[in-house]
Amino acid sequence: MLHFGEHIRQAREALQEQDRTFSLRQVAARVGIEPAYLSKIERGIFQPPSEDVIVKLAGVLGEDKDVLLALAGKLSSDLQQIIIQRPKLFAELLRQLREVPDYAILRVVREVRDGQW
Amino acid sequence: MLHFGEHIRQAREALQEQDRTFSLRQVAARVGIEPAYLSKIERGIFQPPSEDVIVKLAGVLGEDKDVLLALAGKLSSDLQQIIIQRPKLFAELLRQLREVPDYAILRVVREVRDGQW
DNA sequence: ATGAGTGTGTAGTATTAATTACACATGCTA
DNA sequence: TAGCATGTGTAATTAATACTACACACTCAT
Repeated sequence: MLHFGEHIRQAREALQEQDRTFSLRQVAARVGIEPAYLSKIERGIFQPPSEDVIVKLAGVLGEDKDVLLALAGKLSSDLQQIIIQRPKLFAELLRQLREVPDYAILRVVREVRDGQW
Repeated sequence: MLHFGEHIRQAREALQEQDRTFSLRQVAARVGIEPAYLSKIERGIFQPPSEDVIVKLAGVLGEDKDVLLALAGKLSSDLQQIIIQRPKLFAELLRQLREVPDYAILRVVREVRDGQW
């Protein structure tokens, strides 16, 4: 798997091919960081940035923020809060789901969404 | 709800009544921190300590580490890793479970544990 | 009444995370 | 060919986080 910076660079360059405003400098400006900083992030010279910056990047690049945060080794603080509200419950659930295959978890997601409770 | 420090103090003092070795100083020694530091944590003068220290405290005091971390506003990094492995899947699941009552989540826990998959 | 153990005040430090500022060389484009 | 935009190198700074060190006053058992 690509590391965070490589992923950002690929996403940005893909967009840049269609729309010149996705230059490193302009994206950095929209996100509110220095171009030199983004440059080093994309090349993996610097650590991935803060959650806040990652979320803005996701917005600008049209990427999924949870996936981007995960590539950075981070977990969005709103998800953290959900667990922290009921730590015992969610800790047990998550440790249990650790080895459960995707399709089985998706089934739970659907059941909950369709409100069979 | 009590804040982190108050909770620690209550737990420690309860143990101290039965066993004098649960003095602030001795607990601090077992955990590997300075007594003055623990003192300030218990009184809420300092922020809750690092995850590492909280986990050791939980061990020494016989408390649930996830609950203690939650009181500190933190989420254990092993739980974070579980989510980060499959961010889209777990992000959706958690946001969906946000408003689901405890008993319904417990049902899922049991179903998974009993292996009806 | 002294020595060991108790909790706490003041002050300062170490480490890491997260970034900025500025200058430079290259390339497009009007 | 002048000007503007591009990406990048070097160096430094800011801002939290997570503590330590040491001294002091009090209590309690011997």
